Parts: sequence; C-alpha cells; structure tokens
Amino acid sequence: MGATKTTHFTDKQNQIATMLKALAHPARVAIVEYLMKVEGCICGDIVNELPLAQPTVSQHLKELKNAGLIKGNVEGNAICYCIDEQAITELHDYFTVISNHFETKKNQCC
Amino acid sequence: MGATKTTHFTDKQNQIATMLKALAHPARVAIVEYLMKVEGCICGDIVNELPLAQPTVSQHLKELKNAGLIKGNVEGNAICYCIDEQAITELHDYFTVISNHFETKKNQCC
DNA sequence: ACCATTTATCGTAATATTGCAATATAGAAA
DNA sequence: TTTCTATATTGCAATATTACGATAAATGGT
Repeated sequence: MGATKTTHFTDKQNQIATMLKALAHPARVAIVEYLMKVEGCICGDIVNELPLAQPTVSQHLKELKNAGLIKGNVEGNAICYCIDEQAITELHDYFTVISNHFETKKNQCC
Repeated sequence: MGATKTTHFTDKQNQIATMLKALAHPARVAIVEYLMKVEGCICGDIVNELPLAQPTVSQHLKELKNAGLIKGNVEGNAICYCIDEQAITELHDYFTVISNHFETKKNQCC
C-alpha cells in the first residue's frame, strides 16, 4: 500500500508523527543544525553546505516548511528560511513528557 | 532514487534521523504512548489496541526495536516489549539543545 | 530590455514504506 | 503428541520518498 493509515489515530499522534517525519532525514537534520550554527537564517548558502543538488535541497526545505518546522520569507533576491520555534518547542515538550514518565517508573520488566 | 544519501552527513545526524524515522508514523507513536499508559510492557494486547492487522503491528514493533527505541524479551508464550529509556533520553536531550538555542536567540529575522 | 542569480517546479527513475493475507514458528496447555 | 495461542516472516501490491537534470519563475543589477 505505501499510504499511512491516519484515520484511526488521534490528531495529536498524527501531528507528532508528521513533524517527526519532517526531521527523519539526515539532510533535514543538517539543515536545522545549520540554522543553529548561523544564528539567523538561511539565504542561499545552504545549498553549498549539503552534499545534494539544488532541487533536492529545495525539496527538503519545502518539507520542513510544510511540517511547520521552518518559516520562509522572500528577502529580495534570495529567500530567508528560519526556525519556527513553536514547532521545536512542541516536539521538545512531547519528549519531555515521555522522558519524565519513563524515568520515574524505572522499567519494571525488560 | 528513493535511497537516502547518508555518506556525507555526520554519524550523529544519521543516528538522530534514524531514531526519528522510527517514530515518524502514528502507529509507532501510538505504541510508545501505549507503553506509557500500561506502565510496564506490551504482551500481546497491543494488536487489539491498534487499527492494524497483526503482521503490520509486528512490523512496526520490529522497526522500533531496530532503531533501539524499544527492547523485547521472550516471556513464555508471549513477547514483552518495553521502552529503551536511553534512546528516549537521547532524543529528549537533542531537542533540549535545539530548543534552548533558539529560545535564547529569539529569532532575528523571520 | 537584458542578463545574472537564486529558488521553485516538473518529469522521471530508483528505491523505500506501508499494509495485509497466507503461512511459518515457537511455546503452553491439553 | 496434538492443539491452541502469540508472534514473526514471506510475498506482494499500492503508494511514498529521494534524488537529479532540465527548465521555469522571480528579482536585482546593468
């Protein structure tokens, strides 16, 4: 089939899965890390930082944008992409809840 | 192509991407959340909790296990899966770093 | 207007993922 | 040993993803 069955899962589960999927590729992880490194936004230079062709990078940026992880502004000739903090915070909070839960319970069996 | 180019990314980037990919599906998110709910481990009952056929659930469990997010023990007739805390902690720490970074910088442009 | 630069889109090939029916396997129970 | 129950594996069809060359679109500078 190839298509994911989303109907019977909760909105939250689908939303988290979608956001994680956006980061589930080394190139997209690298893009986010590059955004950290440059302390601002990406304007063209990202293509030179990745071992991928320009259309491929553009596609990855689009996926990050669709998932709400980055925002894009037209900045004259170039385009300025930067992190959407809210999305990152949401993911961080999610892992905080999971992490706290399992830390306090300290694994009963396995 | 379909195959991800991993060669030119760092080990850390590939590792994070692999772990996130394991969680990048609502069924696998639901499995982890179910593990939280039952406060222990899964022994068979998970198939009844998901809107998917048994072989499909088995496949999702396998992917979570391959990525190191859950551990499996043979427990008599059934199999006992539970969370691998270390993997969850690793992901949590990763998002903490990113989250802290962008929070302090408060978005210069977009 | 023309050209250069930057980014997006299209088209396409290769591969991966998802999902399930059928079947296999392993252990428990009878 | 036969049977039941739980999980895994196989095989396959449908769809998604990844990557890139070619090309388009948008803007700035000349």
